[in-house]
Amino acid sequence: MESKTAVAALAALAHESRLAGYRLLVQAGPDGLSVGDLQASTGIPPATLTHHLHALRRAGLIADTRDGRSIICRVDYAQMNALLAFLTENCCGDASACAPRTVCKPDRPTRRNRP
Amino acid sequence: MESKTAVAALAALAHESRLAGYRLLVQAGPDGLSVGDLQASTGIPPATLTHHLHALRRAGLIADTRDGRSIICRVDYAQMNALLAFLTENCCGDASACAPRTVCKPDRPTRRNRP
DNA sequence: TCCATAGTTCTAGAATAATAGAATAGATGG
DNA sequence: CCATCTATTCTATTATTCTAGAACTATGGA
Repeated sequence: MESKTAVAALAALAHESRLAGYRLLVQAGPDGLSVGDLQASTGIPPATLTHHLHALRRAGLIADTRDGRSIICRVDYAQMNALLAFLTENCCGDASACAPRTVCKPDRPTRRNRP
Repeated sequence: MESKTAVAALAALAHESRLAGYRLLVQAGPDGLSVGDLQASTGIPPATLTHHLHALRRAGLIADTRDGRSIICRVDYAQMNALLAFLTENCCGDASACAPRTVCKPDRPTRRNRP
């Protein structure tokens, strides 16, 4: 991962609302959540939520697909792992002693929720 | 870890200069680096570097101790691990399947560099 | 076609963060 | 105790991000 990508990802996460939304998506797993679900969970006004989701998208942390009237957001787990790996890269001068390479390898989305 | 602590830590890392400095410290391990070392590596003017280091300190990501005229900065590995754990907490709805609890357990600082 | 639902874009004022020069403080050696 | 080295604080300017109302677009059902 490039430094600029990591900065963008960290900046995207460095906000109470966005971090909360991202964590909900991480916990939701590969099926993701709709924008409406996120709005219901967080109580953020639609325009503000869109603004925040856009920041997460630009950073490559989440991706979304339309499902009828809803838009389903999902975490990009590869990007999540890459970010964690970047932070801990060569930790203590010896990569093998510290951080693992992969944190999460989620299953495919269920058929119901696949794009 | 509390959400506000995580946001503060992420915000502190969400900057090219600070991220670079933090990663240098992560790789330096428990012995840390002096402010002067960091300045030499990054080329950032002193006042600006202090400003950035202060952000990392406030966020609890690094701590420092004076050693003669120098100030030695070290990563707080517990905080680093807590942040990574917070991001991946209950990942995919099942903590045990995904993220590990601890990433790095560094040795104590060498005697030479201990406070 | 008409309506309700789900999200986005536009906009602009308010708040926060970044940058770095100059002055300052703290430690050590001569 | 003075010069020097190391780093911080003060300050002001510039730049970026946040917030959310209002208007708009897209989808699907009646």
